[in-house]
Amino acid sequence: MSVKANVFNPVVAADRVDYPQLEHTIQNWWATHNILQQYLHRNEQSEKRYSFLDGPITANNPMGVHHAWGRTYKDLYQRFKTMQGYKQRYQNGFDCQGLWVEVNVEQALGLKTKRDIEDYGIAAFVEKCKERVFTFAKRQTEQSIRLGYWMDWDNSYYTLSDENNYTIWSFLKKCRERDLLYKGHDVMPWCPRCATGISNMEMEAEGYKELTHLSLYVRFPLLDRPGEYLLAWTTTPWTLAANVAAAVNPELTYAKVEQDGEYYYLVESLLSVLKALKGRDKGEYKVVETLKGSEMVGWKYQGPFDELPAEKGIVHTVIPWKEANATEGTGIVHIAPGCGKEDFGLSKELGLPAIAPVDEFGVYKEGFDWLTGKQTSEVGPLVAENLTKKGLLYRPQNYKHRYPTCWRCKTELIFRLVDEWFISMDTLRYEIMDVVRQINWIPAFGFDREMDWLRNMDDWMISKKRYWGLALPIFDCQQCGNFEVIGNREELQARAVAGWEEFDGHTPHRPYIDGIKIKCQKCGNEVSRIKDVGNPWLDAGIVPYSTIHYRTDHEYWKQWFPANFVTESFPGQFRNWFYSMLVMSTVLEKTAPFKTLFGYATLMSEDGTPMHKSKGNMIVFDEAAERVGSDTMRWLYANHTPEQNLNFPSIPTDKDMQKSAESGLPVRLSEKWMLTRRTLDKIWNVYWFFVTYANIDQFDPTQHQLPMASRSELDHWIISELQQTIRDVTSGLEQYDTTKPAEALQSFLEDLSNWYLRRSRERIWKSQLDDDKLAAYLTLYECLTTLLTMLSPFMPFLTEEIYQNLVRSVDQTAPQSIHLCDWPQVDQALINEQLTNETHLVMRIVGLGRAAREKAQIRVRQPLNALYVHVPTVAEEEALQRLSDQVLEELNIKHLELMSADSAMLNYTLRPQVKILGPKYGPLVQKILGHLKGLSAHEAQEAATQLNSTGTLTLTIAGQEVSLTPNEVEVLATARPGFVTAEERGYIAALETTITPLLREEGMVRDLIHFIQDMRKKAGFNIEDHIGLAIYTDRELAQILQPYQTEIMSETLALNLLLSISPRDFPSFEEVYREHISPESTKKLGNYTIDIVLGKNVRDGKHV
RNA sequence: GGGCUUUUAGCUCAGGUGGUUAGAGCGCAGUCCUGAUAAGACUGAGGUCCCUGGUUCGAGUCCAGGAAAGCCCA
Repeated sequence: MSVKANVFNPVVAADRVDYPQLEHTIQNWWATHNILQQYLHRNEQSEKRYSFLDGPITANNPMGVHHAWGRTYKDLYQRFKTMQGYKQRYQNGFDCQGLWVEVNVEQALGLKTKRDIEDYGIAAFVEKCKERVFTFAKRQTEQSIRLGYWMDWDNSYYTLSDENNYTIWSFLKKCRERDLLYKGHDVMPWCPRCATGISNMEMEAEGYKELTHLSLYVRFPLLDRPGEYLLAWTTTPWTLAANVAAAVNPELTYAKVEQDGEYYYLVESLLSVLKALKGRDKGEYKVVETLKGSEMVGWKYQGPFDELPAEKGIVHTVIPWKEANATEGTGIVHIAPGCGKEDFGLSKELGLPAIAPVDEFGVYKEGFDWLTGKQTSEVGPLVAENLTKKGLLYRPQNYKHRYPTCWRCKTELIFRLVDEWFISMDTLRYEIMDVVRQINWIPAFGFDREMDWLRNMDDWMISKKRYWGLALPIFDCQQCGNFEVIGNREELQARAVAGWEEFDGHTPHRPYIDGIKIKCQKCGNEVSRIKDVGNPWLDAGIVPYSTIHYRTDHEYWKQWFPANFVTESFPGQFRNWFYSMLVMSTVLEKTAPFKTLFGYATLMSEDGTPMHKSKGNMIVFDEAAERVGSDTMRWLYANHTPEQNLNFPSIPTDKDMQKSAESGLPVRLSEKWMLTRRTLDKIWNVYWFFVTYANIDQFDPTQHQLPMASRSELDHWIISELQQTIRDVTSGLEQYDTTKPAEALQSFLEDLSNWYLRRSRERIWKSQLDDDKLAAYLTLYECLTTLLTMLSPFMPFLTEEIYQNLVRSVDQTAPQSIHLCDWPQVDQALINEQLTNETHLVMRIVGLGRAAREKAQIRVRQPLNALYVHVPTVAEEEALQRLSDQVLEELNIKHLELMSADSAMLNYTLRPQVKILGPKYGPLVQKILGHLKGLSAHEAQEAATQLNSTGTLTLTIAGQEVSLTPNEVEVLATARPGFVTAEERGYIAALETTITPLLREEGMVRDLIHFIQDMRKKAGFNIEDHIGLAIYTDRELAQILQPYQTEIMSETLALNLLLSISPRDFPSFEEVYREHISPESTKKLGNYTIDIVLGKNVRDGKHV
């Protein structure tokens, strides 16, 4: 045999593939060949545009595996659209500004308070924030590239950019013009550590914690009723110093209760609290009177801290409040308008004074005597002590409840009266709702969630009393109360009367912008910018405008706006990114900023619990990529139902990695990962198979062509399946679904490897490269390469690796990378549904045949004479006859016989078609069903025969004559007992189980061949190696084997065969491997004893 | 308290417009096949489709009420 170069590079077996390693190799190859740049520009001249808008990733930490989930979708759809020829922008975004960055920088610098920051210097601090953002943007870019995420990385947008900030300015100016912007006094959730308000949007679920606080039952002495008290309850003792009123529900019934000679008022339905609180110091109680809450309204009482200067002149009254409930506490609610949201609302309604007791750090201000200078968080017990001294404490009680904490630093929030800036939602919310209706929400319930949020959204607080963020362009005149909004840099310059020189040359950030003063248009006073920075969701919300030059190149903007597609994890984003984009786009253009929104759920750890850095179950992206591989991870994501949480399987441990390094084998993955990895392995196996045999045959796909007409039915079938797969994958992806396409691809792969390849083995195994073998190679090649093309957006690395070997190595005119290929087009003409059905019929009958063999306990290697088959329709009989070869080969049976309708092997039963009978007979249908069910086996057989022969079955049901047609009642064949059969809904396979001596011999020969094949492998021969073979046995078996010598030799690639009954006969080859088979060994050949010897064959003095 | 989601096999999940034998994968048990070997095929066991009522000839599917879990908001 002459030694020719291989057509393809030889391929290692699937279990030797180190995917992460392979991914690195591909990555480098892409880099050296500039593939990404070619990809980004390949559709530059295209008329078709696809506008993807990336939700900016917070550039504050390295990426986790949860980011990889979203980025897989982002990459996949953009790749899909690229292959379809759409021009795109491929712009990635980084979210840069905001408190989260500040918090991390503070930690890094060891700063604890805002005062520390100011001492450190705002300019230096802001610089550090910028540095941090750029550091992590770089890191995240590297990580994304490792995922195979292809973006125009040099063109990423940063929300800290001047353009982004100034576009927000123009938005705010428009808000001002529409009178949507106002300075509000409101009670806000407030973080005393960060010294800033927390907007509603930021009160994340994670922010709520199960906490235990000291709650107090306090008695308020009634002024005109000596010895009588209101019994009020609070979970925030620190707010008692700001009490101005007590609220009762006017609708509810309250009770006056006598206890230890004193009288308490509380809601009747909560008298149980007295019982629960009855301790050593409290006696029995009894109700002396009941009254409506409304009757108590207007009563005056002595406040708990009337001695404090801040409380001076406050008249404490009982007020009505419908929301006062009787589910916990006492039904009497302590009201401190400076410390609670509802309280503040009531105070506005009823004209009550509001006392704001604490400063921005949660420390009591002047006027609170001994409390002044103390933290709200530390005063609980002190207040209790003080009240006890004054005789006002009824009882303390520890109370567990969900309490909000700061979403960044976890400090418990307080509620505090502040000045902040708001965008009014009064009318805007309805405009936004109209915009929401224009959007395609996937999943559909996203629409409901967004609408719900919009209905309930309070005015949007956009200011933050911090340092690193958008400089709100609001100039609030302290003299006349007028405020103005500056819409851009030029306007600022024009209006500036001071500070421009210091600012010029800097980005629009603090502190340089703080020095600018403008002249108030109303009163001429010099006005400074408010010190606040903007809510960071403004930064992200503007990107549908700022990233495509809304202000500077309106034509360009129009070409790319609105985005076709955005996607993010939806928990949270309905009130964050989605919301802020909707608000801003509604104000700016009254239109939707994107057409389709695709949301996915949350990534959890393997056991379904949330991943947290602190819990130690967080999986960093890089480790997952290096241990299981990016392609595998991506395939996991693509297969998962997006609206459901994804439990990310645990990755191999350090120990696993070490073991793998020691053994030199790829690391073993867990069961759960293997579920995903198996698909990649299977692709590899098919690839391996093709390359191995194509090399043996020197098959070069570019050198051959064969029209479909000259190919086999099997070829037609798999090509038809391929076309259907293209159709299904394409339409699935077009609807932003990855799961159905992934399933379709997988199922095609199953068909290809489990049936097509299996059935084609014989064709490829033949020695000569005839048309049939060519057809098999060409068909397999076409299927494999098309499958790879479709898989390339899912698993960009693996598909590239295979493409390079399979396509590029033989065709230098093909696109340089699989990612520069076109998306495959469906060829309708090649779809043959009939063939699909027929092939499935063959598979089904083969399955039944195997089942029958199993029942008979006859393994497939033992040939049998006949299989009797029954199928329900004539068309299927015809098809089966045509395709019988496939069935017989698979089952190792010599003849296939169809069982006719009157076969002695068959029985019949009736199967009513309810879907047809129901509409026709209505209520009678249940009676007909009952009747048919009630028939005995014999009666059923009779009825079936009648229906078969006459075409109708006439019954009398409830005195009514009913004629049923074969359409309405299907006659189903079943197997008669006594044959070895398997059946399934009218399909029956029966086995002739007689094993003649000849069949037994044939079975033994097949066993023998199988043993020799096994030995070849053990001896280390290559698939195409020829061997020498010697068999030593007794006379009887030798005689049996005699006629099969040629078959044995050709099946085992033996160049010669020594069949001998004498161990003294020596073979002409050099012995390599030997096995002894006897009734005692694990391998058995009947009762015979046999020695098999394999050797390297020597001919003409050289090894062949 | 309100909104959204989920509840189907041991586990993870499929089950257009209602149709009488509810599926898949994994796991389990057993068998087969194999030069794809961490693969593949077959068979089997395993279900009160969360509960209750209703609509209907017929409900896993539609309606109402309820329960549990998750998320969001008060």
